Amino acid sequence: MYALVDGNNFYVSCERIFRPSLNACPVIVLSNNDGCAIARSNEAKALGVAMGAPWFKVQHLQESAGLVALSANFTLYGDISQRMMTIASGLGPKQEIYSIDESFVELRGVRGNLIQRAHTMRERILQWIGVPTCIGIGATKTLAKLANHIAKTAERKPGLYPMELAQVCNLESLSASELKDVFQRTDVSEVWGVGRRLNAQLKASGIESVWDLRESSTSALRARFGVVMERTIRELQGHACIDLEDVPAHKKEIACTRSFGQAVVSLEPLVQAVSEFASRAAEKLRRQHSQASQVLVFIRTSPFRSGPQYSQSVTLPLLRPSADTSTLVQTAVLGLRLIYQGGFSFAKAGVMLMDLSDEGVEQGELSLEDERLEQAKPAHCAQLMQTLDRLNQRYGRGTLSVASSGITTQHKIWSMRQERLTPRYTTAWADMPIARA
DNA sequence: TCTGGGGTCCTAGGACCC
DNA sequence: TCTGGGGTCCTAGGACCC
Repeated sequence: MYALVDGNNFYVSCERIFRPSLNACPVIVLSNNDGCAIARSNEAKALGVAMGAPWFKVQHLQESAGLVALSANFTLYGDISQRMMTIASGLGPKQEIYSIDESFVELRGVRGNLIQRAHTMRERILQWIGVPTCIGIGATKTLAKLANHIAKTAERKPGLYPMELAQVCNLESLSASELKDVFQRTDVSEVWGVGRRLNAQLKASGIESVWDLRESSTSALRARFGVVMERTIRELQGHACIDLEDVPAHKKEIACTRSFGQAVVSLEPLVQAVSEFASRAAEKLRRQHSQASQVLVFIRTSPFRSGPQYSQSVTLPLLRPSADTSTLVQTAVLGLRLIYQGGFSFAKAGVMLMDLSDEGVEQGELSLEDERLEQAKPAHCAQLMQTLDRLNQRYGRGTLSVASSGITTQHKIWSMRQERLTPRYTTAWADMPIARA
């Protein structure tokens, strides 16, 4: 048995803690550069503001409907999330923090009335933190997610589900006929793992509701859609196939990417941006005590704008795994120089660290020549990085950074090895649509 | 004028090997 | 002219999540 505890309209709820006057207003929180809506209050949803809606398309609702738009404050949301998660963990023996606003809690061995306990937990989070939540309970994680959706929707759209399922919904407490009724009223697209594409294909095969999917032939759907779909159906039937991950796994890749507030038309600001991205990614890398073996850098124009399009990336292998900011920044900037072409208006860039391994794990032998170059590197690099992280943590991001243009030992290594720095692979595409929920 | 920023997993197909 | 079969590894691309 699992519970899913989920903050309602999380970013909006966080903002409302400090601005209670926003409580009955339609409110949205906007992404970086105030680009698009990434959280919506129920009132904003009722106005028809879609998830990911570009601000300039819904801006008119400011005047006509009193829509309030706020710039995101991710540091604040992260802090509130931590407090919420700590309280939610009291619901059962194990917790998996699934996203900034959701956690699964295993309920094995929990005695008493689960619905009552869940209601108590909701009230506690509301009182202590100020964030409204909904809790779904089911035999599997997929069912707990679904129960959570029902708990939210019963509250937001009265009449669709029995009112007693609002805020807390335990599917295990329903009779077979009640369960069938609830599943028949729920669109198949609400199932965890059914996205836009699968939804369309399922609908085309006559599978409309959660009930339809649950009653489908597992083998036939596996043959057509693969093993992920099979797991989803089994989970809907109450057979747990997806375990709780209470120990967060190390990231397998670490990225830092941004859209620019204004189009960038020259190399220099891109160098600045890419240096910053690589440096932030390096901090994340060290936080999980990993090293990267490859650095990917990409730049692209905006697919939403007319005019010449350009999108290019390059992946550069490192001499050996590294978590050193100067190494990573210089490699990223080198990659940028390899793929940069003038004459375009760039809208976005990013750096990804890939092929990660645990800190301190040596991989393979270096050639004599490489060994000689490696020895030129100062031994205090790791210490330097620790100090860098501590200072930035204490005095704020960007207090201290590594200049990408400085001539350092590592830079000399790259220069000497330039002829061996051919990009291993590059990808290019044109007019790729932005994936959106 | 203005359209987010992260991640994961699975599969197909090519390269290569014996 | 005839040209196997099976295994592994790697990568790109598609689909999903919040």
